[in-house]
Amino acid sequence: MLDPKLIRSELASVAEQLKKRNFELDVATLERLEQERKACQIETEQLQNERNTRSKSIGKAKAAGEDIQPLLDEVAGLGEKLDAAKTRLHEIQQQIDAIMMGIPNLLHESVPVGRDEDDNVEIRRWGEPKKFGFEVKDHVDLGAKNGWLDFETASKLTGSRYVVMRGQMAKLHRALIQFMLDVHTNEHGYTEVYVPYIVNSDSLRGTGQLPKFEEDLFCVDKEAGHYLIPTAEVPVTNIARGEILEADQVPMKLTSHTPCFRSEAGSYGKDTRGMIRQHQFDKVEMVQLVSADQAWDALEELTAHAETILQKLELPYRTVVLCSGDVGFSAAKTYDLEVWLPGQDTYREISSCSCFTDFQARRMQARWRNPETGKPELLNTVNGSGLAIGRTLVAVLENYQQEDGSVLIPEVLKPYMGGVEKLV
RNA sequence: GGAAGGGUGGCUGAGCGGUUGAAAGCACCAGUCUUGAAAACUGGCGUGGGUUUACGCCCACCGAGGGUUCGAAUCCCUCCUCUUCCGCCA
Repeated sequence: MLDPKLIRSELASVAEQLKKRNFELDVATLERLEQERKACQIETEQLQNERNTRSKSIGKAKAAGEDIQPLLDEVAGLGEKLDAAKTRLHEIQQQIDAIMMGIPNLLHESVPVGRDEDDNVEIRRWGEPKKFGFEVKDHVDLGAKNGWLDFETASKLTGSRYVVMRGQMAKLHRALIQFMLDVHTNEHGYTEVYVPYIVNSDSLRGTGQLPKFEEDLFCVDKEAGHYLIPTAEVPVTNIARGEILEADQVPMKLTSHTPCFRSEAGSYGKDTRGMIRQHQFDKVEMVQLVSADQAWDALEELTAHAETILQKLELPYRTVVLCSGDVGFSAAKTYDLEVWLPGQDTYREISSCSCFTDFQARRMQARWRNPETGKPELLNTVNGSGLAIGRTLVAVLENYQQEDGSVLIPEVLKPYMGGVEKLV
């Protein structure tokens, strides 16, 4: 959520900035509602003040043993007026809130202006796509061997867009998770957390998935408002919801491995082959809760942490800054890391690192106490995948494939594979 | 799943339906004292919102949401949550 004060005082400028992300802010409606709100709120508070004052005097009179009936007669009708005003104020406020909750974050000035993903800008590239002296296979063909990746069985068990992994492939998948968590905790200063995979709607509102993007989620209990997490970002970031962190806890750097569940509504026909787009996938996530002046450095740092994983795995990738039309709802700036997939002869997203400024924190009321002022201030939130496990597995298979269909194990993963050097 | 008891400011912890945003203690900040520190003493010290150039004034908040009342932290209802005991169980 944006700062309501900013919306009031800089409405035109905010609307102008939002145009960059193809978002039309209904300025006229907001202005009208804001005017009504102001008038109504003043009226309501005046009535409340009157009621409080009179009630107090009734209390005094009663304590003094006076007859309070005349005073009671005076307040007759006040309650009704107050109730009416309150109801109206509440309605107006709800309309404003509904609009406010649907407004995306403001973009950082460095975000390039563009329409869609085609206008994203590559800012750096690491590693050289390997030249294979044979016809490369994609991960689906490679995974067919030994039932390593079994999509047919998964669709029997559940449906499309799920996978069963077997034997060394399942182990490699687990090795990637262990490896990434170890790097982030041992070398990057993150604290590992284990979190629930089901969250309530308050948490989803906090990070911005609700109310706008409910169709992307799996709901497990409509009545309780419980959903499967689409990313660890939701439970991990919401750890700070409603909290005031002490200065020595900031920045708070957390990492977590979780499965992620996405309904992928509206992506029919997209990436239907293989593991690129699944309803369930695993991810190691990094989250940083920082002060406002640390936010942009934190985004660079966290992005570098994700890149480190790719470098250690020796997977070629490029870093892309998303253009204004492609940045997600809650983010102010996003870097995507795209890994080279020989099977597709292209770079594919494997990590997304974003700075949300105070957008999520305001929704969550996640704050820290600034010792300089002694006052609570909104945190800034930064997060990114470090990395998506399924896609990393795909990248390892395709990049490390041999002509005979076997797959070499990247050097850094060997300790996690119990001495196995090659999947055969 | 059954039974009982709790949820109050950064923490601990009082609170009869009425001048209680809320005692007290701790912590914290400032000052006095001291060579310095500690102790002691004095004062300050919640959050959100509205309004104002500003000083300030006003409103809301005692787990959440309803209700009763002129007036609710205090009474009633629903829900959430925590603790303890019993049962069941990976």
